[in-house]
Amino acid sequence: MTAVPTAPDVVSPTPRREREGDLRTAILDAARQLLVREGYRDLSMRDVSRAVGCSVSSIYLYFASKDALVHALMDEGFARWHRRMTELAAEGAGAPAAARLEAVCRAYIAFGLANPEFYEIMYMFHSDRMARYPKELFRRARRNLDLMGGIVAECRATFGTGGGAGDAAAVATTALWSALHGTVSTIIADRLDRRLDRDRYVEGAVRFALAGVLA
Amino acid sequence: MTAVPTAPDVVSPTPRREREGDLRTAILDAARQLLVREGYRDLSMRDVSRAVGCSVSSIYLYFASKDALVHALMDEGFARWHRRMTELAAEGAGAPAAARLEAVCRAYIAFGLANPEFYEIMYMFHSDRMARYPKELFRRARRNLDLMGGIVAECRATFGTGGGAGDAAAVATTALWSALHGTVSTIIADRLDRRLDRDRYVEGAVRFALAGVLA
Amino acid sequence: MTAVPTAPDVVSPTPRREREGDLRTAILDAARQLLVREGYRDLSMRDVSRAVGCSVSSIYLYFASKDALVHALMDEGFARWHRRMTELAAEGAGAPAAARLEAVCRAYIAFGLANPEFYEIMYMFHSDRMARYPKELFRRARRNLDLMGGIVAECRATFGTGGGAGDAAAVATTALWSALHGTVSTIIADRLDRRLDRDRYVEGAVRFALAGVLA
Amino acid sequence: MTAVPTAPDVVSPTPRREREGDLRTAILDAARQLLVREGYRDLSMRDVSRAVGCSVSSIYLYFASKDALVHALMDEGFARWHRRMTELAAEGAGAPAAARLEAVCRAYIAFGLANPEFYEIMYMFHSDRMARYPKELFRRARRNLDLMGGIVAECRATFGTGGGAGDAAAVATTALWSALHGTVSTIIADRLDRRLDRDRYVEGAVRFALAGVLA
DNA sequence: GATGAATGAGCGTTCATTCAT
DNA sequence: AATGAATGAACGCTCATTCAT
Repeated sequence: MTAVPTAPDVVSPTPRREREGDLRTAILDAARQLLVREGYRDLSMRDVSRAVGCSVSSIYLYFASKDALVHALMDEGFARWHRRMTELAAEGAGAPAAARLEAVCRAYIAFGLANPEFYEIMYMFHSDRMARYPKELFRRARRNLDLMGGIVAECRATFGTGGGAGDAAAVATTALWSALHGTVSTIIADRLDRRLDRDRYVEGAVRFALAGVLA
Repeated sequence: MTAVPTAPDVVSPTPRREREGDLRTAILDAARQLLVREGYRDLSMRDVSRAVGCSVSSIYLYFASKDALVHALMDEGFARWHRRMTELAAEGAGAPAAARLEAVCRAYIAFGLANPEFYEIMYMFHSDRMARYPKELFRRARRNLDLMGGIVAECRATFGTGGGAGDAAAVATTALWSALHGTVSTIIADRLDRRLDRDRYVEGAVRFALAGVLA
Repeated sequence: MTAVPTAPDVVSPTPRREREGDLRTAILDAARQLLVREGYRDLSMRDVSRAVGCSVSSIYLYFASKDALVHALMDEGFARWHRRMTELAAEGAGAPAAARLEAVCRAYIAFGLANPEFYEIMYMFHSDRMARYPKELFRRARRNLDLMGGIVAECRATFGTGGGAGDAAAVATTALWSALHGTVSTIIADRLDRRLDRDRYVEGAVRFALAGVLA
Repeated sequence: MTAVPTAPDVVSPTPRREREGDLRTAILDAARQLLVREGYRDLSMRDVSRAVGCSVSSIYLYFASKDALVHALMDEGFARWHRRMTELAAEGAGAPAAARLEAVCRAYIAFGLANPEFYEIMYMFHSDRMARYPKELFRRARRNLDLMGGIVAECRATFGTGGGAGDAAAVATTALWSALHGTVSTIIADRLDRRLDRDRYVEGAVRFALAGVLA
């Protein structure tokens, strides 16, 4: 024991804070914020309920399990990124492929950095460490990648790099995504050399990626 | 996410007395395998002891804490990669910078794929989810990156891309590393599209990376 | 010192469902008995849960920590003694100071012997072996002592022993309390010479104490 | 984990500090100091061995168990106090009984305050909380009390208080000892009101005790 | 729709003790 | 005489989950 800043002696009931909107949404919001702060394992249902101001068991009214809650969060993340890509496509309609590709690259990194909580659960979890991730969600993730693949293919067609084996475009797309992912995850995981300016680094990474695709 | 029921006994409990070699090594081996399968938070000292076939408290004979055990693992990983880079430097002495760069890129990916346990420990952990990683280890990690940076600088000098701001070379190096890291982590995290051939993808990623540096 | 094999099941596990009344009270009851039998350090939450017939985690539903549980016990003890003193004051209203002092002395010893569990918790713990005892409780303990001090002062005034330094009354009160405490703790700790009759000893101690105050 | 001041990563062998004299004594010395700092339960063989600079198992060469070690400490304590009383008897030879009684009272309190570690293990342990305390030791403790009893009897004879039942002297002696014990243990357990001066309190307690005996 | 009470399994860690050398 | 390696049991505490109301 030995003189420790004592915690409150009594286990007092959490003062049910007033909550706006429906509970399901409030839970998702709280969980999202906590998830990035704590990581999957350190996120506890207790924490979520405390943040929301409801009982722990109420969470189970909306989500069958902690895993299900996290899956819902991933789902939301993929949907958001999909929405962003759709916007992008609308904005860039008519522009040259290379310009659209650059826009997508920038947007991808920006999305990741602006939503680290989503990014981490979308892309940085070990897939075999989660309970069977619903197929449907995987399909949604892949759909996003395919959108990017379309632009890459256009670029390659434009620049005459279209040759090579049948899956050359797919390989290029995945290589591009990997590079972007490497960039985002390096920053999010806080592994970027402190001596480097973040914006300059992002700029460099984008140019690096574009060069890779167009080579 | 709560140990999805995969093959449950890849690390089967060594039956107590049949353990060859010293316990410390056995612990490190078991911990390394478990760490990558379970992640930091899900790795438990009990799991390790079970896998090794010793008591929990025996682990504390060799490692002061769970953190210390993981740090030892990271340490070993960085040392291995450093050794590999040193070999590479010896082999490539006299060769043109571009060739040496390509060799390093291939070696990096190969190392990651051959030692996924180490790789994940070294590069895929959230640094802030772990106790302060000892400075000395950070230095060792940076030293490895700097070796890569030297070659990048040579390449840029050779190809006349040496201009730009003072940290242009550092940015390029980090961008390169991020791309390689993205490639390795995509495969390790099992997020590579199954329709893609892994070797072709790696080949593409290497070319992609080189193009980025030399552009 | 490692649970010397006495009768092992004085606190026999209440068979789960037969527990009468609320769990919080049951926990306090069990803890009180165990605490005096085992001492603070040897009291374990597991022991308590076993004695109560509930799970360990259930205890944490009512008490935030082991310290909190012990504090609640102390609190209860001081409150009980305070109640007793208040009764005493009511009963003795109008009686001469010396008579009231004697009554308090007898009551103190009687309280200690009748509630050894409480007594030990209240007065025989090493305060620095416990987490900071909440100030409020300390105040309550002091308040009890001050009640005794009031009567001592009256006695001294009556008998003309009121001289001496400003804190003479406080010193006398504490000396009195120490003597009473020594008496109670000697018996409770089972250190009273077996050849002595307990009641005669208590009688002697009371006269001893009164003589000390009135001298 | 979350950013904690990391303990050393490696379990380094304790640098076997040079030790003077024989190991048994060194162990006793270390244990005595630690015992009062930590209390019985928090005293660990590991701690002792570390303080002494020997291996844990070496302690078992000299003491069969942790209990045996503590018993040896108690033994030493009673012997010391016995020695002190013998000295006192020699010094006071020929002096009046009351003077010798006062000297013993003062010496008792002084001994307790000067050797809190001994005092606590001698008198403040719960006897049923220790493994069977060797009878021989109990006899030694009683012998000390009897020495005090002799002086009390002389006093009572001198002052004509010798009447009463056959065990009146024994009762008086125990009451006296209880009062002294109450005084010492109050101070040692750090329960003395901070507003009181310690020396004045001790003085008051001594006078209180003498008055009790002589009444 | 929402809750409070309850639980079993598990966590990282410490400890007294044993035993072969 | 002394040690290092090893262990089983225990500790305080947290967690996801269930269920009666």
